[in-house]
Amino acid sequence: MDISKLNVKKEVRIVFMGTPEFAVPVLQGLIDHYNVRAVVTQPNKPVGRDGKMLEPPIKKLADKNMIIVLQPNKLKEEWQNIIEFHPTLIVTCAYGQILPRELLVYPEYGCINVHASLLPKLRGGAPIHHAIIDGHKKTGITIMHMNPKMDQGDMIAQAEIPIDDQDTASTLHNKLQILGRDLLLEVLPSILDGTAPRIKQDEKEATYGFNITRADEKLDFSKTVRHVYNRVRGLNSWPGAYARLDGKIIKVWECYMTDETYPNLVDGQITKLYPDGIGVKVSNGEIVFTVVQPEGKNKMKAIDFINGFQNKDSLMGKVFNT
RNA sequence: CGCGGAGUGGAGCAGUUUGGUAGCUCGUCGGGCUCAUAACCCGAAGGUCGUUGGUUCAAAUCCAUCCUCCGCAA
Repeated sequence: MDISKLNVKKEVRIVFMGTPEFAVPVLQGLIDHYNVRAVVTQPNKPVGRDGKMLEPPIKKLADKNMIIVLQPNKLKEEWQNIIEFHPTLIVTCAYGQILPRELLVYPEYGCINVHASLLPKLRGGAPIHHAIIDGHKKTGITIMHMNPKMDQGDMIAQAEIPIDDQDTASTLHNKLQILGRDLLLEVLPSILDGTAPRIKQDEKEATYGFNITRADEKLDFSKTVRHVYNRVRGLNSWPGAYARLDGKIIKVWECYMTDETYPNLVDGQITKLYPDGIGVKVSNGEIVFTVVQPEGKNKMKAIDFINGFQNKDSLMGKVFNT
């Protein structure tokens, strides 16, 4: 820690806005090095079957550090409460609401966002999932100025990481949240002293990765093995990809590809039972499910799923569909 | 009171409708066969059937209660 940073800590009043687990290391990094005056996060929401009210992870971290937390239902109507903290910098990371113009123009150093993709690729709410589902070989973090349009502001800095073939949305998420924290802390000094660049996004290159819908979770066995494989790992460990067997939902949590081909079988048909899983015919090959979850049940190894059948041969010939 | 599924040896399940000796596929341990194996053969250990109460000569099974887990919907 050098003296210049200590000076910075005195003069910057940061309001942080974020909600999910992804934003936690980012906020922690800010707390460690800067003066975070207030934290804004989404209201507690009823979750699950019991409708329990759950606090966003960011609220827990803020509480632990005794930082004031605001949870406006509609930022559009309650932005004044944030102005009262007189932020000189607003940092957002996966907050979940659009910032009204009044907030965007208020802070002296602006409103900057930590986004989990290499913009202009994968704008939107689920860039990590889509990076894997779409088969990208790399992704990263973009630190950017915010404007009224989602993820379209001028860029300040980027850091990229390769997407490993074994990566899941979960492992990639964990890598990116650390990368996001580190890149933010790295570029903040330049933002505060005015030397940070403003790079326009190339609209022609823009792609989107919107929030995952139910339709995104379906496995399509008429696509390629690579497509199916990417979808399974791109939706692990949340919310999970699924297919149906005998009309019942089976989530597929883990799988691998083989070199086998079965030109005479129907897409989605069970090819054979492996010692570690269930082989399924896909348009141009075969996928072996190794970890599955039938509806109403817990996640289990595919081999356990098979063992539950009194007559394993009855599985042969069955077809996974959607 | 949103809809639904489920709690049975270490794992996944059957058995519950029609109460009457705890079963299947695996795993584990021991032994055998084999150059060898995720193969095969023989044997063994391991379960107060989620909780509490009720009905009954008798409850995994019927009734009530509570707890826990999960899929869907929001």
